[in-house]
Amino acid sequence: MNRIGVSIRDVARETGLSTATISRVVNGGSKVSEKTRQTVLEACARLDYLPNPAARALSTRRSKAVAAIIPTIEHSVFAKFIAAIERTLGARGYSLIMAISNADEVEELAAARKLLGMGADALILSGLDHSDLLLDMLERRAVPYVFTSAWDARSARPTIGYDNALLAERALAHLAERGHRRVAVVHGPLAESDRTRARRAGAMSVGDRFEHLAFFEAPLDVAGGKACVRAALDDPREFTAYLCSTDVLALGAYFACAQAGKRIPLDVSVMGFDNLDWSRDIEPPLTTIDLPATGMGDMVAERIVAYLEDGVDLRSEELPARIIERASVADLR
Amino acid sequence: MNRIGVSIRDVARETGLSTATISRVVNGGSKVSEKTRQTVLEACARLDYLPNPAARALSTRRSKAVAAIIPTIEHSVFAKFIAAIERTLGARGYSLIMAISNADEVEELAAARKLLGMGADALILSGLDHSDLLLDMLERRAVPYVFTSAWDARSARPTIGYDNALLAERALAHLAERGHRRVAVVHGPLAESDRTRARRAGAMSVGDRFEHLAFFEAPLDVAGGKACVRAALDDPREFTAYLCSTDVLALGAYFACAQAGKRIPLDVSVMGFDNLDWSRDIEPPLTTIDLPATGMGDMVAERIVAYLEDGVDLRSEELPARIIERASVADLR
DNA sequence: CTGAAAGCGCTAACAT
DNA sequence: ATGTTAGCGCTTTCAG
Repeated sequence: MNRIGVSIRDVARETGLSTATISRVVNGGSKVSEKTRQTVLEACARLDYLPNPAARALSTRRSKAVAAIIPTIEHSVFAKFIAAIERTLGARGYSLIMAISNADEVEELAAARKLLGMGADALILSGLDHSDLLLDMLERRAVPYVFTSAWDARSARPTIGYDNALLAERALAHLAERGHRRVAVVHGPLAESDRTRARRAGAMSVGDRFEHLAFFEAPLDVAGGKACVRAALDDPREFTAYLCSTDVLALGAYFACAQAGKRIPLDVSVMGFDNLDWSRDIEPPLTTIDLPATGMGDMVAERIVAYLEDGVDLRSEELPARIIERASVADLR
Repeated sequence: MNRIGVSIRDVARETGLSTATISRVVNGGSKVSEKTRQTVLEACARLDYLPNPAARALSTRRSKAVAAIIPTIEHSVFAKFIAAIERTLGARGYSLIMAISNADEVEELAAARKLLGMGADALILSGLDHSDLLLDMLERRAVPYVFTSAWDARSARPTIGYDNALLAERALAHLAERGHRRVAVVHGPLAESDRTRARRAGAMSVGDRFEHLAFFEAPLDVAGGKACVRAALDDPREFTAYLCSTDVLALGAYFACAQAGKRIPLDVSVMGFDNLDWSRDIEPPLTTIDLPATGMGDMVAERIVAYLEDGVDLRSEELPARIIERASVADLR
């Protein structure tokens, strides 16, 4: 019974029909005369009947819930991603069960266990690197899943996202083309994110285009970026540009510059990654890379539902991300 | 059956015990000899048995999932709130099902329907104002629920949060005490949030302490705050302080001032609401009101679980919120 | 301490 | 087009 105690049987009794017929109409059923359909719908409304999801799930082996595990929700990009997933899933009649892993493989595994234990029909994971136990579990239980926020053509697993290494490479190229020869890359904790590692690796691969290409690891927040850049501002290598692997870090860079009396982009250039809402509104507007957080969420949700409903194979997909040129990078040529 | 097809019956067969006994040990059961308990646990591990949540829910009428509907996840305060709920719920063996209402009563109602239709055991709502249909539904279905982000001693319903009106009043008092006589209150869309309305009402109630107390409504983002304050900067009333109902708006105010060449706090003072992470790191550090987003999430989750597990009545609770004095407000005395 | 058995509410063959 | 019926996997009396 549902909370107010009305079950499909009550509706059947009320209408003088069988439970099977009720079930048919409630499920957008086929093969029901328009007349009975109306009768049933009316009775459902009158009795305020709500199908019991557990019973339905038990019978169909489908919960219509998909689970997502993200490293954090307190970062705009993930918040947008999750919001998009929720919205698209909802439009398809699915719900989202969410868990936060704090970028920790062990927590991620525990979360996956819990979510699957809640009956999730599929799993959305962030990034490419996951504990073997998790991967084993997914295989053994044959759970549909997709990796996100990254794209790897060579992966045998479905990855929907962008090529972090390539993007970092492009960002650096953007700087190089504008005459920057000494640049500092400021990024978050490498241990916590394969996407950060990929960006760093991508940046490193084009190191030969620069006189100096330095890497700094900072806590992934405004304070982290600020402290890191403030220190780097005194570096004898005299960087002309700071590539921040996240807009939040870039905001920290802005405040570090303000404090040190350095003008952007006159004295130093700053470039971000994410294209957060405010990046266009700060002074000067930030040149950054637009990551398709919302589009990615929509696509992931769509693909998972397509798989669940129609068996459409889950496969990798690269999403477009492009540089948004604004005023924070000087042209030194 | 769960995904890999092992059910409680398989474990029973494997151990030569009955399903009842398996159920007992799996559920931290009582009345099982230590020996059988071990046998069972072993068999469970060996077979990789995971209880089917739907079957369990059908039998117990409990899903161990609680639902939360928030207006947006793309605002730090809500992100923190949700993160805390998820964490605390998880620690108690519960899961979070989330939906986003976009601050729309109709969407909220639809979301509630969906989440309850997914079998949520309880509902967490944001704010005090909700559609009558929603309220009716909660009553009729006897769904446990709590309103959050606000606290209202007079409400008959459980509200866990803070007194938004009082907080705005205090913020204004803070400004008044420092000699500000002409202040502008910049807030988000009134139509979307009863908390915004409460803050405005609270501010209005102490209008007589000021020579000018003006109210401006802006879109709730950096761009909104920036545009609004930029215009207000030219107001003939020459406000000496801007009280922003959100730190995000305050950040916009900072950029508006930067653009207009106004120095904070020398030329104008700015005060926020939220105490977001970066408010301490911006230049100058922002005076704001610390809202207990995380503590609120923890408490809400705890209380709901306490109700679900032990029947502890849900009741209202006021959480402490205090002014964080930093450098963005000048003392004019 | 353990087992048998009756559901929980719904869906999906299979009949009619 | 509609009805009958057998489960789905688990919990929970009630016996023993």
